[in-house]
Amino acid sequence: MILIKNFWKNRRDELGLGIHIYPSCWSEFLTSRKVISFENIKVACKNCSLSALCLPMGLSPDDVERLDSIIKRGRPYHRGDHLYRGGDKFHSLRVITSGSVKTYSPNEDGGEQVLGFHLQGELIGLDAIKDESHNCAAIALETTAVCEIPFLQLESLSSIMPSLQHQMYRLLSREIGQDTEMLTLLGKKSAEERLASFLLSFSERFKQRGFSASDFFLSMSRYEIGNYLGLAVETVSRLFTRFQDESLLRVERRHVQLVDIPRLYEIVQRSDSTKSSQSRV
Amino acid sequence: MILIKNFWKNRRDELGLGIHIYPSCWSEFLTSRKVISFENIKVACKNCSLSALCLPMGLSPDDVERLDSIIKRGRPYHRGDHLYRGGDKFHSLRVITSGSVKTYSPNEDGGEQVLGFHLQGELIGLDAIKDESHNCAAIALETTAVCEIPFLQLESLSSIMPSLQHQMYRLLSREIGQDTEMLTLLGKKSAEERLASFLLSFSERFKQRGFSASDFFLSMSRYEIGNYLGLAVETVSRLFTRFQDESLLRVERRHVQLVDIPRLYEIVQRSDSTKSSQSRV
DNA sequence: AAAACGACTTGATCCTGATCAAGAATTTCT
DNA sequence: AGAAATTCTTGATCAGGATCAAGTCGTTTT
Repeated sequence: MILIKNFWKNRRDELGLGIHIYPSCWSEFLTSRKVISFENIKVACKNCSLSALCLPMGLSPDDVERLDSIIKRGRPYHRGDHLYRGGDKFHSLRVITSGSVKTYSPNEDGGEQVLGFHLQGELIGLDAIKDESHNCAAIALETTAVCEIPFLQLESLSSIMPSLQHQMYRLLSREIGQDTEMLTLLGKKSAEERLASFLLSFSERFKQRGFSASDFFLSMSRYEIGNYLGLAVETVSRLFTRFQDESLLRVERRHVQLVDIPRLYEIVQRSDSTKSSQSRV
Repeated sequence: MILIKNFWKNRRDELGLGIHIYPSCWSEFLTSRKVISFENIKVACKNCSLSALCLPMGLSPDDVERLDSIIKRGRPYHRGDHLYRGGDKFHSLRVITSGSVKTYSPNEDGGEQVLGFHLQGELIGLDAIKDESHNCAAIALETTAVCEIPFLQLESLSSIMPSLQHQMYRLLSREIGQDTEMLTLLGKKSAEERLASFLLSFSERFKQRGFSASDFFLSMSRYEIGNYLGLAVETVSRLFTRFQDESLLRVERRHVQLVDIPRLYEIVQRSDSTKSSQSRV
C-alpha cells in the first residue's frame, strides 16, 4: 500500500504531475516511456489541448496562428520557483500549460495574502498591466510549464485583430467577476461554506479539463488553503475532518475524494437562502 | 443650527450634491442661481473637469474628440434609481460624472453583497463585458449623472485607436488590482483596520477630486458600509464611536471629519507589520 | 536506522465581532 | 404638525473561529 502510494508520489514528482493533469501531448511519453526532452513538448496553440480554455478560445485558425507566433515557451518551473515576484517589471502574461501556480501579495514581514490558485489554461499577470510592474508574486506549486505572451506584442496584435481584442476584454472582465465572487465568499460566508466552495471550484475546474471531478490531488498546503480562504490552518484541518465524518468526502493529506457533491453544493448555497443581511439605501 | 443643517441638506438634495461634489461647470449655476436645464450641463469630454481621472486620461485631444462622439449623456438618476440590475443586458459602460453609486451583487432572498461605492470619474460595468449581461446591480446613492459609453462602439473605436485600447487594458487591470486589495482587507484585516481603510480610501478619492480629504459626507448608510466591509452594522457604529472617542475623527451621522489622518494610516498598516500568517509551500 | 524537520491533526481556551434587544435621533408620510 | 418608519447607537450575551499547545504522521537527512 505504502509502496503504491510512494510509487505514484514519485511518479508525480518526477513528471511534475502533482495534481493529475497531463498535457495531451504527454500521453505518448507516459505509455512508451521514451525519453523526450522538454524541447519536444512545446506544442503550438493549434495542437494544444488547452486552446478551448485558453487565450485562443474562439479565435479563427488564422488568428490562432498569428497569436502563436508571439508566444514563448520556456523551460518548466520547479516547485517553489517564482514565475515573478512583487516589484518585477511586467513584460508578459503567462498561461499555465501544466502544473499549478499560486499567486499572492506579500507584505513586508513575510506574511502574505494568497490571491489564487491557477491551473492549466489559466492566464495570470493581468493585474500587472496597469503600471507595468508586478504587485503580486507567482510561485509554482509543482513542476509547471507556462506559455509567455509578451504583452506589448499582444497589445499590438490585438489592435489589428478585433477578435483577439474582444477575447482580451472578456478575459479581463472574467477575472473581475471571479474576484467579486471571492469578495462575497470572504465577506459573507462561514468557514464551512468557504471550504465547500473551494473544493467545488477545484472539482469544476478539473472536470472542465477532462479529469475526475471527485478525485484529485490538491497541490497546496493547508496553510495556503487557509490563507486563501481567510481561515486559520487549524480551522481548515478541522473542517476536512468534519466533512469526512459527515461522509461528504474522503481525504488523506492532499488527496481528496468528494463523496457527496450535491450536499457540498447545498452547503455553499445555504447562505444565499438563509442569512439576510439586507442593506437599504 | 438645525436650520443651517437643513439648509445644506435641502440644498444638496435639490442639486444632487450629497457628497459635496460639484462638477466644475455648475459653479456658475451655484453663484448666479440661474435656472439651467440639465441639457445645458452636458459637457464634452474636452471641457470636463474629470477628464484627468476618467477614460480620456492620457489620450490626445483628437482621440478625446473621437471618444466623445460615441458617449451618451442621459438624464440624471435619483437616489434609489437603478442604473442597471442583475440580469440586464449589458450594452454600455458608465462613468459617474456627479453623485455616487453603489454596486452590489444581489442574492435571491433580498440580501446582497455590496461590491463597491463609486465616485465621479469612476467607470462601472466592466464585470459585465464577459457575458454581455450584468451579474451585478448598480444603484444611485444620491442624484447622480453618468456618461454612457456603448461598449460595442468603444470596442470598435479602441481597435483603431491603440491609445484607447491601452487605456482600456489599464483600467480593467486597475479594477482587478483594486479587487485584490479588497480580498486582503476581507481576508486578513480586523474590523478596526477595515473601517480605517475605508475612510482613508474616501479621503484619498475626495482629495484627488479637489475636495477636502478630511471633511466629507458619506452617501451610504451604516448598513451598506458594514455589508461592504464584511461587518455587522452595530460593529461599524461602535467603531465610529470609538474612533471619535480616540480623537481620530468627528462624526455626526454621515458627516465625517478626519482629525488624525496619520494615525488612521497607522491603524491600516498595523496588520502588515505585526500579524504574520506565513504559508509555506 | 535514527534523528530532525515540516505538514497536519486534535484539544483547550480565549477573543473578536455577531446577534439579540431596546431605545434615541432623523426622516418620511399623512 | 404629528405619526410612522428608518437609521443609528448602545448594552448584554453568545458563538465561530483564532490562538495556544501538544502530539502524530510522513519525509528527508545523515
